[in-house]
Amino acid sequence: MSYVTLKDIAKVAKVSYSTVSRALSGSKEISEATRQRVLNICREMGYTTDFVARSMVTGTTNTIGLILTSVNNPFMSELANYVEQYTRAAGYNIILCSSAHELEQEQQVFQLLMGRRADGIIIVPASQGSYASLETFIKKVPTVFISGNSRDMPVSYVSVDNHQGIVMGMEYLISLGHRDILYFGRRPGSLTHSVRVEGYLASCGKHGLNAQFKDNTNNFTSIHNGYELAKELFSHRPLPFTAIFASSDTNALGIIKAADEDGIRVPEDISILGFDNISYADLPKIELSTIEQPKEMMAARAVEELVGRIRGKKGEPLQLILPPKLIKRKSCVKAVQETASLQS
Amino acid sequence: MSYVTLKDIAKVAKVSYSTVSRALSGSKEISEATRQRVLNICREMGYTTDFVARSMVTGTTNTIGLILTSVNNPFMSELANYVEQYTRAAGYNIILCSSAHELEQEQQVFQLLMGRRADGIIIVPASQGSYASLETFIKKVPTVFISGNSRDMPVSYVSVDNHQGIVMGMEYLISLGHRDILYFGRRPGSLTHSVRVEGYLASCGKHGLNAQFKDNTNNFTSIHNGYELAKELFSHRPLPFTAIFASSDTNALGIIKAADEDGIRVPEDISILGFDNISYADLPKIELSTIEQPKEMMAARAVEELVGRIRGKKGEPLQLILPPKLIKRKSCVKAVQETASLQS
DNA sequence: CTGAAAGCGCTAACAC
DNA sequence: GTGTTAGCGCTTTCAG
Repeated sequence: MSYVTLKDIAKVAKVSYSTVSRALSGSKEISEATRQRVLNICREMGYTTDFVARSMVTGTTNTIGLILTSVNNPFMSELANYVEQYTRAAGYNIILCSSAHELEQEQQVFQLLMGRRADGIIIVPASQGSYASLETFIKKVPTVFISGNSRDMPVSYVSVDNHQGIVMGMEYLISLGHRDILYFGRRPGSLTHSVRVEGYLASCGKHGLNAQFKDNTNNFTSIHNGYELAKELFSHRPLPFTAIFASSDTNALGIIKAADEDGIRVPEDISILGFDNISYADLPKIELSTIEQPKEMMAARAVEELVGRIRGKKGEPLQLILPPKLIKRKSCVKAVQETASLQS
Repeated sequence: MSYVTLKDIAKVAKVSYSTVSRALSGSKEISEATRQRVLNICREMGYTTDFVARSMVTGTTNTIGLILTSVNNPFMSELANYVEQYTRAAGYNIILCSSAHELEQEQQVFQLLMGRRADGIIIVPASQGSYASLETFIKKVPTVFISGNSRDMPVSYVSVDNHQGIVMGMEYLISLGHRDILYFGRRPGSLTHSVRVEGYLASCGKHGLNAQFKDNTNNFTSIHNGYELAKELFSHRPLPFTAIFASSDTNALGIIKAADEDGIRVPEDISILGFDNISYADLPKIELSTIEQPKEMMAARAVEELVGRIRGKKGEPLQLILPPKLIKRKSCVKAVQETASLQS
């Protein structure tokens, strides 16, 4: 049950254990003959390097902590998938943690990760307060934020241009003839979402549209809560809008489900535009039009920056805001005139 | 940048560092006064326990390795989510790895996890050969398999009754009047899948049905490969079946997409039954009928067994085969007589 | 090219 | 109650 150590094999090979260490590490200060002999014995005895012990002396663990607000959410798990890929390519393993959107748990897992001597941390912040709450820790270990929430903070982050994404979506909806567009899922406490709301308001202002909101009182987003919110929304007829801009694809999916149940046809009766472009959006019969967050690029750049910092890169933090992209599928169509006029 | 150690705070507190260790560990052999004093200093100086160092002496890491065949697959990520939840509840962190369905990579990550001194490993095997390939390692670290593939092997595993699941699905389809049922996605090399095929064949035999197959030549399953396979299948008309039993929900989703494109209506023209009950299956407009694998229960029992072994539990390995469940949604309906008779 | 020895930060057994 | 000390398995000088 217990592992074979350097000493064990040194004994068998009749060399000192520093020699064994050299054989293993590919050092040049050793003859090819002894190296082969030692390596063979290692194989025979089933030796595996004890990374815990190595970490003690090298002071590095080749481990990156990934803190998500939730693991059980398509956007997060897609992001996690990309982060895992890129970190692995760079020679790191991931320890996966969740903050459950709670500042306190976030702080706790951050400390845990520090205790485990993670070489660096990638974090999707739990809320607006995350930076302040973690500030002292962030100074001790390279950290990069994903997904905004860090305006004016001296940390590296990569996010998508949320303002621009919403404006893009609004322009599209407006070009389709919609003038009564409801913003679905406004969520106080999240910087990401306040930026999106700003974009919405700006578009409304520019085009002389009335702003309409359906607020999300939870501090997370899911199909289920989108569904429940939508049920409430649909209980008042006639509907005073021809299109819904959902603040996340999961919410959009919930809306579609509620609409199905309530006999509202998408897109014939109302158009729905999402945000995120999770893989669900591309499913047959769903075909959700949406604003894409470039998840792979976000993961790639975040990992690149983090690894750079770990390896000693100095200088200004990377503060990268990536452009979003409009993905046209089938959930948005030209506004139906009669519905629109219903409430004018 | 470097961390505060026990010694550092011992110096400040003017005590020996074993006293500090005692204060931290909640030992009783210390006066309340010094404990408080020490704890305060720890807080002020921002001390975090070095788990790497602790692991060196305790020989335990509170880490569990999770090896999946792929992270980018709904079934796997749902499973991962549950495993993460249950391990966290038991006080362990997860290191997430992928075998990419390759025996060689599987062996590699298994060894890596051993090197990191994971206290235990939960693995979804890459293929039939996994057990044999890992046998020597498995003796060194507590391991539990998820998702079959381990018949007659002296390892703990928890899986679903695949044979029973298929029989259940077939009975349902047959009760709906289908007699021409194609099994979609047969995949050689996977034990799970050969058990399912056995179930299919048994049902066909019992009811005097002709077996029809569409083989999956890849060693993985995805929406995309389901789609491509289905496109081939649909290129020969008329369709010699009224229902398709897909070996996975992802494949079923691909079939639906292809059907959509080719003007085949689901369920009016053909019924589709999936396997797994991934969360996608429950989406509005998709409403895929399927056989559920009890993922949460599988995760829970696997974690329970693993933690038991880690804590020294002896005795026979747990070999648990959970019952599947038929989930009726909207993708299967009564067979249309004319279509069925077309090829009789 | 190889061996001896120090020490990473901590826990735990042993003294006092 | 508190201090001293011996490792845990490894890497890395420093000698030879």
